[in-house]
Amino acid sequence: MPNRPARRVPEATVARLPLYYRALVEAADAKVTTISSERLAELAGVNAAKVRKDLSYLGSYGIRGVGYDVEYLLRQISRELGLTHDWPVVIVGVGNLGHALANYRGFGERGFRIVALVDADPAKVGQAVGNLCIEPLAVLPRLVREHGIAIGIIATPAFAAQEVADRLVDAGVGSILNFAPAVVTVPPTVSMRKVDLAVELQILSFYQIQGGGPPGPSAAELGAPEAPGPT
Amino acid sequence: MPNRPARRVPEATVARLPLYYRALVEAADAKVTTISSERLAELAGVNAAKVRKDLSYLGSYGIRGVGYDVEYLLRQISRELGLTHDWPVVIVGVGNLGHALANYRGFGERGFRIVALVDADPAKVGQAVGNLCIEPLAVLPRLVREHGIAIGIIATPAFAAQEVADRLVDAGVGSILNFAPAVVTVPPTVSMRKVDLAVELQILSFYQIQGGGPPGPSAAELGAPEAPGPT
DNA sequence: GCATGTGAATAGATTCACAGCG
DNA sequence: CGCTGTGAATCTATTCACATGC
Repeated sequence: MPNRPARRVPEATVARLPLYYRALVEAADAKVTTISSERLAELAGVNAAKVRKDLSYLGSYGIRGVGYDVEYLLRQISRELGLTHDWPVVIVGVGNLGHALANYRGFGERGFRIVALVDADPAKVGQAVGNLCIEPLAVLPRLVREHGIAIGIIATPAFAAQEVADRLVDAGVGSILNFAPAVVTVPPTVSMRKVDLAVELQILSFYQIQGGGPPGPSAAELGAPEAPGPT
Repeated sequence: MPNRPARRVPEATVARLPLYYRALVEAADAKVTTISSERLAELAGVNAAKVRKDLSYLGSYGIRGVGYDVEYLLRQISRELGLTHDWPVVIVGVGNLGHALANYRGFGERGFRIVALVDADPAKVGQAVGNLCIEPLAVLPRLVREHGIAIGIIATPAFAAQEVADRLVDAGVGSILNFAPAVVTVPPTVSMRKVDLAVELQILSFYQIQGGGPPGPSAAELGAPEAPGPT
């Protein structure tokens, strides 16, 4: 244990750690053993100063005059992000989106495994999706307990989202990813992130009208060589 | 035309306009004619000071001592977000996710209409999804021209994302929503937003480990009565 | 009187630029 | 000598608090 993991990692930094993680996995796959903040920045699509600042919140994991050891840094970031754990996930709401999420490869790859599907619609309960069977909302507490589920995904229509969130929280889930286009509130002990597809399009629509894209060096500076080999 | 639309709307504000829009639609549906910044804040899941500051960037659309006229404010925000236009959208990559997005209601509701589906896989070309037929990548320029497409959605695997983005840009698309877990760069004239599902889960995983959620009044203050009527 | 609109204060994030060290 | 790590400077966003005007 070479270095204290620093006091508090800023939110913006946390949101970028997964990008560094992905970039480092690519680098490791390409047999790169050492990487500079500049190269890592290119691969992650940010700038080098940010990379160094961000990594400095985790500890002094680099070697001056050289760069970062890819494998070592990867381990540190994995640990920080909790990717050494396995994270069983439940999806609530198996409509279009829930269905796609259930089949989505790319979760499993990083330790997130969909272990249960839940839907309030009695007509859907019992149906199989992939190798899972849709369960009724009522058994949520048991599912959470038995599988040790800590993360729930809400993929219901908007009107059901708050109720589902409440049930997830009651069942003991500590993190929620909400795809429903609704304001959902949870106790401060629970973390929640929102993904709203219509909101994203509306933001694009705004900039489309205003001409040009959002402010800042949206590409230019980042416009460096893309990651090599197949991902 | 009562008021100059103010100089430059901050990025963070732009990202919240869709929330106000949604909240105002709900209020209008509930026959509310006038709304205070405080109530609007509740419905949108933010705080009142932010609402007032944000709206002030658009102009002085409120009435002191009273609040905002719901219909009027709704029109102003719609105009600002370009929701008075119709936005034809193309989805590139019709796998699990692309398929779900193609069928997703909730886009169409706000003027975003999927008018074309494109996939590089010859085996998929020709297949019908909903009332659309999957087209080959080669015809992208024609599709963009004929439908007046300004927004493209990338739902391909990571390795194809940059190439698809380049083709979208070449074809004349001005905005891109990228679901592929890859760094993609576009010219500064094009706006792009990313949605990465694995990244979201990794962020949640971080906070799950750290105990408690992210800093700030993640709920408490926002924990006000949820929107009433069915959404 | 009361809720907006906004300058001023604060907090947070990004960038700069260079000291420090391998 | 080169690249990290980091204080200081800058920029952006949020929050406060109150003058303003209906």
